[in-house]
Amino acid sequence: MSTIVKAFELLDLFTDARPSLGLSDVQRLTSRDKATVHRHLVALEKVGFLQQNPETRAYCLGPALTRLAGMRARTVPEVEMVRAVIDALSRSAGELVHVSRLEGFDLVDVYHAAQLTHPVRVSFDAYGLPPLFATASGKAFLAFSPSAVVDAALAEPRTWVTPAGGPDKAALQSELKAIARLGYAQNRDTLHAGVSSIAIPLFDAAQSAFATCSIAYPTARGGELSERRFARLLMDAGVQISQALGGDVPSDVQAIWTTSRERIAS
Amino acid sequence: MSTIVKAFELLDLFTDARPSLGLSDVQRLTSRDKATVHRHLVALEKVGFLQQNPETRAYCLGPALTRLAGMRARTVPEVEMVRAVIDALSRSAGELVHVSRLEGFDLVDVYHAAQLTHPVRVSFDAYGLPPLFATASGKAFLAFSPSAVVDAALAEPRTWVTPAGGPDKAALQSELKAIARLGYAQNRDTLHAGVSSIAIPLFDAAQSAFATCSIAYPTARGGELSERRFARLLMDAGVQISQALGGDVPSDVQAIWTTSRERIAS
DNA sequence: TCTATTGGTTCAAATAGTGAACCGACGGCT
DNA sequence: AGCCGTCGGTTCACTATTTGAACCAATAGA
Repeated sequence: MSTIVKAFELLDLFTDARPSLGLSDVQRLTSRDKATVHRHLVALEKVGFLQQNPETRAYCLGPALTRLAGMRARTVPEVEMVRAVIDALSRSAGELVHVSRLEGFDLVDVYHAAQLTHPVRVSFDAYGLPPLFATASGKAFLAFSPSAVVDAALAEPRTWVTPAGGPDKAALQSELKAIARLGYAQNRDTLHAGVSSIAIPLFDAAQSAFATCSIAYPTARGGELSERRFARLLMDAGVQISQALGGDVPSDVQAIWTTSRERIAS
Repeated sequence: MSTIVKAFELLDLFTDARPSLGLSDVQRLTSRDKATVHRHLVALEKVGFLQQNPETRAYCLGPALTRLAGMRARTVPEVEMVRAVIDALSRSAGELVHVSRLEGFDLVDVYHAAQLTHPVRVSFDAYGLPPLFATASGKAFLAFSPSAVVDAALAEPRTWVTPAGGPDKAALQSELKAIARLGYAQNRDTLHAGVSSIAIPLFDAAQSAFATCSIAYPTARGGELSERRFARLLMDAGVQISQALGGDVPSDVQAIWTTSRERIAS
């Protein structure tokens, strides 16, 4: 194993639970030799990835991380940030995966990845944006937003007619509650006949929902099993994507996702 | 030199000017062997410090940086404490704001926040730390430190040549006196042409200066009015930040800041 | 005082890093 | 076609860096 990877593993030891670690702590956690650990720590401190408290001699994450993350936020386009994980997600699911972010009251495409494995695929039309309450992504977003946002979205003068007619406020409210409990939203033939999708919200640094990730698939290829799998894949990736975009998933949502995944797995 | 340092030096090549680099680019910039560079890049990608675009095969800064920086912001107590107030300060000023603390005779970055509101921004280079007498922060620190500290700092064998030449002890002494009267320090194109900054000292529990807070901005965007505003913003935040770091501003300094703010307001 | 921690250092032995040469692919030019 | 330069990436013998048992000095508790 390269020493780079070994050194990086040390950084991963610094978590919310234990933000600062002494030499012996790290030695125990890695079960590597103390001398090795020490040199790694010193090197990491030298490059600013760690910083040592001169009094306690304990190490914690260093300023270079803040600096480089800022550089990344400025220079790496959003698309690049999500591309890798979305591509992987699309490969696992074998279906179309989108990431969209909220602009005004629209969810606009940031990146999407499709697989060619199936002859029948859901194709993506970037135009004619439907209102938030008509898509799985929109509902996933609304379900994890403050009620003021939901009210504002419903007050939007956009007209849209789904096969089931316009939005029914009461029904929508209860659906959003259900989504918030479940951790993900689902649409089945709601917007276009034959097309279904499952979506989760993504969260920014302020832990507010600001974007969504969804898997779209032909309803015919859905079925209980596939849909549970898609939901699990999305909730697996949710934290990763949010973090790649510089955000953070609130712990209560993480808890919902964890229990939801377990329920699916069983 | 340890391979850890070598590898992490690669990360520093990714700047605003060139956010993504190919293997050959990195090879040229480092003048290391291509095989070495390649293995380093692959290792860094493996741990998420870089990510590679599968089409162009170019590398850019990776998601692990964002993740770890978030962890640092949450868990490193010092950072957590100043983060909120610095973010607000950066938003009000619309410029880069740093908090640095003294380590030995260097001011090292604790936290910094930049705004994206201006296309031209002062970007921050954490390495190649200049000596105390060359920066606004350093002068703010020295001006509020006992003369013994000033003498020790000047006795440091560090050489540094500003556009104006090396330090002139007599001139520096009188400048520090002026800063102590004014409450804040200012640099205009001293260290880098086109870059100015304004700084105040921060005080620890013993009411000694131990850190600094500064606003850096393109000189072109300075001007009498902006600079007065920046100084006022800093002096407004000075007590708050010192207290957030567990310190306390001496009452005489508080008095200086109060009168200085009033003079600016009028 | 004795013992068990802590962070940190030393040096021979072993492992991991190095780099010149090489590969296939791509793109521009004649 | 054919040639040339450059691209990203790989190979493998050589060697320098990393490794870890043993060792310090300092601190804390029994």
